[in-house]
Amino acid sequence: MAYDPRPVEPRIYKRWLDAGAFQPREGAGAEPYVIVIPPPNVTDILHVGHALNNVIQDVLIRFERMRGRAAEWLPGTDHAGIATQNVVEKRLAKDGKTRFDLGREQFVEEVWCFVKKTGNTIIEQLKVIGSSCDWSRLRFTLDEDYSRAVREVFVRLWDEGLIYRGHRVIHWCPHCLTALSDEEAEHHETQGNLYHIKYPLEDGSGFVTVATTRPETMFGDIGLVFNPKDARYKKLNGKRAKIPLSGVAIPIATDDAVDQAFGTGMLKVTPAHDANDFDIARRVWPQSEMPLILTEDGKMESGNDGTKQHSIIPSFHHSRVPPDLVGIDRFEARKKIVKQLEREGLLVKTEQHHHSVRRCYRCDTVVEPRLSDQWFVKMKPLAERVMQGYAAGEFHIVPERWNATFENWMNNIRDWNISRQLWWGHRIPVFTCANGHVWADREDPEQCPTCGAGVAQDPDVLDTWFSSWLWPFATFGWPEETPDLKRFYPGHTLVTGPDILFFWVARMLMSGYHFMGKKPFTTVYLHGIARDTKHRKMSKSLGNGIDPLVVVEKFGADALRWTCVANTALGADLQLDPDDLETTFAPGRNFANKLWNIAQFVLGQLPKSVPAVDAVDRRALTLTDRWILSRAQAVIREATASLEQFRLDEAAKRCFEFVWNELADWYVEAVKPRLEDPAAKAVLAYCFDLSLRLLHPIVPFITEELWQKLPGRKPSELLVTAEWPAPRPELEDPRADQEFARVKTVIEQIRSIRAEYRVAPKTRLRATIVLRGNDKAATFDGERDTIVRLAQLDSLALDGEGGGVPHGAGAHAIFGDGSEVVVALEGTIDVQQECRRLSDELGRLDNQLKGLAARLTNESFVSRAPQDVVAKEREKEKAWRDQRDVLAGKLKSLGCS
RNA sequence: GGGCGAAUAGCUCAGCGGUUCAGAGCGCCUGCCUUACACGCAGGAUGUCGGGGGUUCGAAUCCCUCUUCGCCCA
Repeated sequence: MAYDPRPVEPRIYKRWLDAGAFQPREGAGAEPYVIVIPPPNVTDILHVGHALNNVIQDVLIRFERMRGRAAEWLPGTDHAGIATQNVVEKRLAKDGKTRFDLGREQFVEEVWCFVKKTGNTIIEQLKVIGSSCDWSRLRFTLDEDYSRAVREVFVRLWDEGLIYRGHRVIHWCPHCLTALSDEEAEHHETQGNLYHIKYPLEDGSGFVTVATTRPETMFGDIGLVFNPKDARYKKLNGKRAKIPLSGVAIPIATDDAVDQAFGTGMLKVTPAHDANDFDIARRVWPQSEMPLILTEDGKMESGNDGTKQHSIIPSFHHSRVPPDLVGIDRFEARKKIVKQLEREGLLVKTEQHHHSVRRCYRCDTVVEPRLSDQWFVKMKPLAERVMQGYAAGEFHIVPERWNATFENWMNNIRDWNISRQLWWGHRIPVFTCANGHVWADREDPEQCPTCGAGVAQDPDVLDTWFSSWLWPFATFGWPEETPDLKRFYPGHTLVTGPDILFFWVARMLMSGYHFMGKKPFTTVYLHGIARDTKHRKMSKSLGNGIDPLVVVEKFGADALRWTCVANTALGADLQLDPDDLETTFAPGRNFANKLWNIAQFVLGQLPKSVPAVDAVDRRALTLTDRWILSRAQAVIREATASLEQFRLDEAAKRCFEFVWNELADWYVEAVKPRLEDPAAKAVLAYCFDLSLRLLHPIVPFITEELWQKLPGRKPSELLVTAEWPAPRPELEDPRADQEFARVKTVIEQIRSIRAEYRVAPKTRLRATIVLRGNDKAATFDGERDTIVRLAQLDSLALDGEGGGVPHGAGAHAIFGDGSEVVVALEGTIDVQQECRRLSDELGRLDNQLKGLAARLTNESFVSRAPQDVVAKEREKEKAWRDQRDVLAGKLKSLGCS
């Protein structure tokens, strides 16, 4: 019967919840270990990226919980201003309504309604994959307490002069109708066109050609500039040119920033729709107006100069956009304009041009640079404090290769546009009165504190990241000095993808240092990104995602977790095939099944009570027992070390190897005839218990299920809170490791010979071991039964027994230092084949010896390589030579030539 | 244009100065329903470790360079 995770997993999860196992241990002895979850959006549904992120966190938190720490994994969700508002607007659109039909108040109520109904979807899904979050401390960024923290932070920054009103070109999403920060406007490489356009000179003396990728912005041009060093245009300086199609005359001037090599070297300056041009305009024509020629939703129309947001009536004094283009979408307009230019003979040429276009990270719309007034945070002082802590090693990033990216961003920090022209979010607590007083307020004021006049609040809301950057302390009650805050700040490990290193991680560091005076966490663990077989990021829009819940249904949460952990080396991307779930997730399922079956066997053998392994008389232990106990110590050491270094894949693979290749393939097979031996039972129980403990963080469900069935379990005991195994140095046994390795080799060699000579599986053979080198008869004598059984022998003779080296036909295998196993194969053996086999082996040895000899006769190797390396090579040479001699003798005695 | 990273078995990836270290999983080949497991057992095959140059007694492993790909930032 194969293991079926479906009935097991929900039952086990409920048991953990009922036991309160995910809440941090109380008591003075328990040192806290804190992870705060990267809060998913309230609109999110679980995808593989979330699964990967949360499984890693869960492995770490379960590991530290078992190590006795007061493990606090704080969960929660993020209100996700743009995303959530978009979702609700889409729902309204189905009824043919817009948010403006409802009005702000009613719309926000509608969003709340939606969030209350569906906002915890992802939280419930996190439970399905086994996340052991402290659900009693679930937070939401729009919670009342949390909102107070956001407001407190805003007011403090305001008071410190770190928030200011900026009049500049920002990234504007014409679909979401809001400003975006630099980080939210993502670069996308695009194949576009570079249009070379003739601007007629006003004096009729000719034309000047300008190259642009965005011809539709030309109506917003306020001038043309060229580099003062550019001889080609010298005589044009001070002249005026006319904007094609509109005929508006604009000046020509020079500016150092112009790249002579780009396009024609003559640059059109559109200050309201290009950040670069804005800077040039301020230098060259500081008094000039900066006309906007696009509406907020990206249509051609002259508006104001950007100082007023959300203007209902454009207040611009004259229209720069020709009437036939007014109201047309910017990309349509581009096509139309190009056609018109062509018709008028003003289009010189169109070149293909590869460049980077910014798109909205929420809706993928091409972002429009747009002059407007927004609230900004001065980032430099915040970043500097972080970099002090960074230089002092107070926190670090793993893997280290992200350091350079992090440093680069922090050292070239740009101010943060925190206003969003949305309705869903934390309303900006800036107030103005009729007399022009402006202030930030912790409370909603009735009247102006300065003059008593009526007040109005800024209509905009804050960037969602302006609330999530407070996550490591606002979730614990800041600005109140709560017991939680004292206990759980600073936290320890922050686990997330590199895609939000700037959005979130860097800013949490800033807020942590600034408001708490301390780093928010010690380690930033940046894991990879889930990609498909074409290396594309998995996403809903590409339709290449894998639904983790489908995986759970088909393979089990443990299998999903196994794939997430075992397939992603530190910081490496996780590549999954959405078209072949079997290949992707079967290994985890198969491993769970293996565990299950080992348990069927082990549990079937063990009585109700099994002695502890340290209560067993050491003299009662066989070589195999001592070997597996020693291997067990190794796996404890290695798996623990790997987890401590965040090498989760190594830990997983090492445990896999122990369970499958050491415990199941060898120990369980070897111990079968000894199942009545109490020592064997003790060893078996110890090793299996230990395997379940070590694997629990990675595959928690099946390990808990099986652990419950182990003898001696009290009903209240849970693996989730059980102790992490500690190595027992007294069980380390290097000699047993070596000797059992010898026994294994004998068995493997005999099996190999059987396969080569196609001996039927049922046929039992006789074999003899001839001892040479360092091998001791006792090694094999003690495990004679094991060898006989696992190699399907009839009998095994040791050196000297039955008259020494056997005569007659047989197959031979020679070991490292010359010992030999001979398998009697009268009637089956083909001398020719045996000769071939042995001389192949001899050839291989000779080659290796040749290499060794070359090294050892190399004067510079002997003199310059470390002595122990040289000594080791010498020993090796001796052993191989012995082996070679035996082989050669064997070939001779067989009459091979 | 600047920075980072990746190129290793048919596929997905480990390994990142010492030679039984050329590995794992999947796939493939050959036997097996050996009373825990065919989601399994046993035995196999497979790679000039992207190209070129250099450092070193010794290089998948360090340095340079080229090619291809990916990401981040201008």
